Amino acid sequence: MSSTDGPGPELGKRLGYLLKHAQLRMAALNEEALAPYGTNGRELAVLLVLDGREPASQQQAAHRLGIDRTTMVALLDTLEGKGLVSRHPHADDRRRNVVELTEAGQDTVRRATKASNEAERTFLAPLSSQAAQHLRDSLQTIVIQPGKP
Amino acid sequence: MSSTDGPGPELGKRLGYLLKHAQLRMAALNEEALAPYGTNGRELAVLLVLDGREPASQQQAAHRLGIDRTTMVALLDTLEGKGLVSRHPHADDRRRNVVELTEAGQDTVRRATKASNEAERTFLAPLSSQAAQHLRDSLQTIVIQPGKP
DNA sequence: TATTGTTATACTCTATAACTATA
DNA sequence: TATAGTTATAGAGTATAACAATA
Repeated sequence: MSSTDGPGPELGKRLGYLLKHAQLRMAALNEEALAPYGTNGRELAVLLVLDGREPASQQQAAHRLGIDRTTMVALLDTLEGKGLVSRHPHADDRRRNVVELTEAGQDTVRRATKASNEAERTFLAPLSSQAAQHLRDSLQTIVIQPGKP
Repeated sequence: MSSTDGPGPELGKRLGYLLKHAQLRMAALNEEALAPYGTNGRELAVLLVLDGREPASQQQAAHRLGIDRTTMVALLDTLEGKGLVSRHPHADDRRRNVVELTEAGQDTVRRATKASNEAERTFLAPLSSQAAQHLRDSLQTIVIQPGKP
């Protein structure tokens, strides 16, 4: 169309712009892929953080996810309402809630992860498989150890 | 520390998680780098979209940036209040506002871009320069042509 | 006193709907 | 009628402060 399309040569090279819009696109693809399972990327993240590890308290789960414990409350309210997670008081410390996946939760994780893998494939489609792997690796390198020695 | 740190082996490989947290980190670094110039990454994006091209209407600028025209209003209110952009009615179509960088705006773009470049260098520090270039290229490939043929 | 979960509240970013002035 | 800018409003997503129960 016209010359007013796109971010232009300056902005289109800023990492801030690229990361934001890449994230928006991935989130939209996940949203679409996970809708049939009644969930979304944010909830899947919570389920994944609880999956395959020793049961966690709400605060531990929030910390793993990098969100505040007050934010976790509403997230778990929703997931518990859907029957995907269970909360019950810790035996030794009754201030804590032990949070676990239910069987339905484990099933949802399995199927939603598959759907999300497909969304990731769509996202990465414009890249060679080598470039896609490099992108994954580089993001992991940057995100997993954020400068804290 | 304890085994409750980090996203865990499942979540830590999801592109959604990696992109979101990479974006958060880049945004935080930009925030820090641009604060001395009284601006931030969001405002710099607007300035960059107006810089070095023919003057645009608010709607054109919003479109280039991928945001709604109603969102652009408050953004430009702030930038105009800081004296970085000017608005004046288009000669031929008085419904439109022609938006341009002021001299102060151009100066801010120059200096803020330098500071943001430094923030990008910090962000990319854990990568080899080759890997950093690949990351840039791949993100650009994915973001710039989002599947619309 | 300190910590866990919770609630109330607020702030940021964004969009949709409706208004106005122009076309 | 249609479009550009504006305003009012609402909905995510997030955090901070304060409270109850428990340690």
